[in-house]
Amino acid sequence: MVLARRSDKCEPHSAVNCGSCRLNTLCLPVSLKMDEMDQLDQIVQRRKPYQKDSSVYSEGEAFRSVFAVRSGSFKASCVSSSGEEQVTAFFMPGEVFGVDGIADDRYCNTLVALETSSVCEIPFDHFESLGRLVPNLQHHFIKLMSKEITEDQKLLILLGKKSADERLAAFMLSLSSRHLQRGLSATRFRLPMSRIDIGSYLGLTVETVSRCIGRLQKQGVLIVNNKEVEIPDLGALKSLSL
Amino acid sequence: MVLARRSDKCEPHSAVNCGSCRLNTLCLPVSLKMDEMDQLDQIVQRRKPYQKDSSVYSEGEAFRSVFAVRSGSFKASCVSSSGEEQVTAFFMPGEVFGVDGIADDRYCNTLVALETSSVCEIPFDHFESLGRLVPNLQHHFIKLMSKEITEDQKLLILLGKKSADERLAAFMLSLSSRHLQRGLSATRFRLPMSRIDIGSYLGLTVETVSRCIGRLQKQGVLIVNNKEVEIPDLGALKSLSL
DNA sequence: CGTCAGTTTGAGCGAGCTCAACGTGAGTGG
DNA sequence: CCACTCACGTTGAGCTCGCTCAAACTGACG
Repeated sequence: MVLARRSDKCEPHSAVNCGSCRLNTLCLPVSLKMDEMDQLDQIVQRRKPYQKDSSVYSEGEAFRSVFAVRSGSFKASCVSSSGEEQVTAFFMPGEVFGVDGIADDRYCNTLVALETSSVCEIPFDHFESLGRLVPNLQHHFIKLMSKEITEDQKLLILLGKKSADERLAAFMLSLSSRHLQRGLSATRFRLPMSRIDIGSYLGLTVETVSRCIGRLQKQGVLIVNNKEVEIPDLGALKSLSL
Repeated sequence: MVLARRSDKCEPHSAVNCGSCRLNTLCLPVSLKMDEMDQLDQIVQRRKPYQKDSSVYSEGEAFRSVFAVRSGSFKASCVSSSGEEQVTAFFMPGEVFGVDGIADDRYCNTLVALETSSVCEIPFDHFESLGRLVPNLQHHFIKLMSKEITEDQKLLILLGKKSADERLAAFMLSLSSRHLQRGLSATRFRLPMSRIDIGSYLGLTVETVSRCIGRLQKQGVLIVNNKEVEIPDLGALKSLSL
């Protein structure tokens, strides 16, 4: 299905509305009816892509919108009062970021594209009004926030209790399952982020990340070539992640 | 002001409705109008207190309600797949817990009273319908969830980047500011949780927690006697927490 | 072909863990 | 009222995992 372009997008064949978007079973439109999706479409702004290392918003900036990843990937990070960067999340297509900004009307993370990436911007005031009219949408948005909370809590356990190898194994599994959700291979994918970012996210140094990868590779549960990852035995990796 | 009792509560002089509750500037009713508060009151269930160590709900149980702490305190914890308990949060009066259950319709934490404590239970389906009628309420609920996300992220930085002493200092400061919010002393309070719980929450062993307390005490930024804490110099503690 | 950021590898060190012993205080039963 | 218990908390000694620092390697890009 080829649809007329409506804005300044660049991705060939990408959807111009939620109804035809490949990601609409993952993203905000989950379980919306056709007419409800159309209403959502009215307020969604499809923006031109972000280049690698460019930021969607910065920590402290006034909150205005939440964003859904259309293509590419992003990292969320904040700087601690002592000045070091902590990566708090990675976002892949179909996932939503920006909700951290709602609490006190300013974003508390900086969101940076890890590669050329595009998003759908959803101005929050419009979205909130629409939520009142479309209970389904409201409900799923709340679910989505709740999901972010449970994800963060998983990460808390990871950082609080697990060894470096376990952290890395869990990280790879998380990426794997998110690829699977999008209908891609769960056992072969590309890491869009640097080892530094992985380290920051997992509370480890770059060197440790590198050594862990080496160790897991020797154990035969991971084949890593630069940014390319293959998981020969998902079960083995799962048992390592505890 | 003494009001007639409506249910099986036990706390003397405690509020029987949101309008007269001391905590209504912290809790869900923030910025609701009188009539809106009354509507909220209709669905709030004030339950009899929980004894120390009794649980409000357990990990995996079907989600039904969110809860506001009326008095006492609670800890949230989950067990990792390897079987160890990780404490993910503490909840004090005026704070709301249970939102983690929304994501997949079951709670992913176990909530246990740290002392004799009481809650207001808010059945979620009623609450969600009410939210549609009272945009203020909806908005503040979403804010509250967003706040939980930002809190979790602070904890992530703590666990990912900070030393044991910094973690403990930050923990004490968090308790201090939450006391202050309730109009209590920011510099003298009681720890309702055990050292084991503190350790689990901060990703440290009991021994390390104990040694850190000792160290901070020697430095004169903390005076701890069993469960009683005094902070002689908030500024000094802040600079230690980085 | 040089440069430079990102990554890997090596060697040594130290913060926090483990294990073990001891102290403390709230409850319990004689 | 005291002795006993038992969970909780503190203290000490040694070890280990992951950090730090330093050097070599890789690959993308001018």
